[in-house]
Amino acid sequence: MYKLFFQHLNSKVQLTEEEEAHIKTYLTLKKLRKKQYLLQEGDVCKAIAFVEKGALRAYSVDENSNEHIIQFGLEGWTISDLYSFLTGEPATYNIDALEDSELVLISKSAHEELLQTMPKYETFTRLNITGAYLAMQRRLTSIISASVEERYQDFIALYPHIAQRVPQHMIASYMGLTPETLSRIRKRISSK
Amino acid sequence: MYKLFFQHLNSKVQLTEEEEAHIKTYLTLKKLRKKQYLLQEGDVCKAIAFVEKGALRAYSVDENSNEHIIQFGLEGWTISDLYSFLTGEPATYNIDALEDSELVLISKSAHEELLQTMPKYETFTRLNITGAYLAMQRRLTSIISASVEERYQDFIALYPHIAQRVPQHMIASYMGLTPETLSRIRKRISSK
DNA sequence: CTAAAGCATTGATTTGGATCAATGTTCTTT
DNA sequence: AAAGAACATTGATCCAAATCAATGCTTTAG
Repeated sequence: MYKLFFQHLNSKVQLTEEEEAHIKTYLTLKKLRKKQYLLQEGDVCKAIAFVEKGALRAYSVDENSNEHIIQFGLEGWTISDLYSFLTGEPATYNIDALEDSELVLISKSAHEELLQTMPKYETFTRLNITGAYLAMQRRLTSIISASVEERYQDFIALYPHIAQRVPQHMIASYMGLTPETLSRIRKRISSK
Repeated sequence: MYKLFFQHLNSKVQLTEEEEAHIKTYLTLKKLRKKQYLLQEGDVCKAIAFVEKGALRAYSVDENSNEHIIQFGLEGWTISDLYSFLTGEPATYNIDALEDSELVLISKSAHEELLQTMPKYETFTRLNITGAYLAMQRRLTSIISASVEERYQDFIALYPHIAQRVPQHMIASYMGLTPETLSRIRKRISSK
């Protein structure tokens, strides 16, 4: 339990045993069965979730009730509706489990207290959000400037483990495409 | 000079006079004439730029030499190729001035030293990148799920000052559209 | 073990935005 | 103030992806 979480933490800021133990008192565990929600649109996002095991997705639903996947969260990733978490506004995203999953939750108050009292936690948070920012910028750049075919190839190259575990129509959704289009893209690629 | 920069800094983390003075020793000023480059693709991004005055853009150029605007930077915003800045890899973006501009530059070594020695600077950095992350997530969500028409209306509502100062074809580029398409969208909207 | 649900593929058609091209308009620069 | 450059608009055509629809395949639940 918490193993992966602390592995990550330690890879960014070296912690003593005591520090680990101290942080641990702020964390809670949560198991989620496949298809269960971690967060529903309209609710306030009460915690940031670190994925110890399993896979989740964050998605929004538009007026035609099409789902649009904003983010996947596999082992080692963090998932939340950060805007809702930070502001207390109702969430605009849904988050649910694509597989049975185990999460490490950090509540708002835990997060704030750790930020205030543990410089290393703040550093960890800063590095985390920086990584997330860079990943999203890469995604945005490729949406704006690359062809759909390239984008799919890049996705596969960058996240092969996601492509293996997640149904294809969700990858289509993540890319902003219909499942039919992605199917045809794949065909086109494989016939080369 | 540095006025807006410290205003921003102070709005996020309250600084003493001494702290301000200390930080000031790490900063440099730079003026840029319209059309001048702050950064060219291939060079390493040596500094983060805070815009005191003026307007800049970061953009990438694809294989067909189409420009794609990644980000605008107006007064109070920070602009850089963050990936290049942090890793030392060659930049993939170009940054140039849309108007005569005044920048506050923070070099890599200054940034690192301030992070190490001034907790408040780290907090400022964390809050900044968090804000940038949230802004980009909003943009990405709207690209994936909204119609082009909505996206334009949202852009105008969110960044009216940009729309006023920047040529329309650059807004088209920022939205991933051709100038012709944006022109027609505007026509459609105004005829309602 | 079987029915049903979920998923991927393929085809036909439609559509929104790109591209190509021309014209008018508004800034810049001298 | 004039000339040129940069920019915006409009029209015609083309194309990539969406939509609508049907079929087979695979996973899941009872």
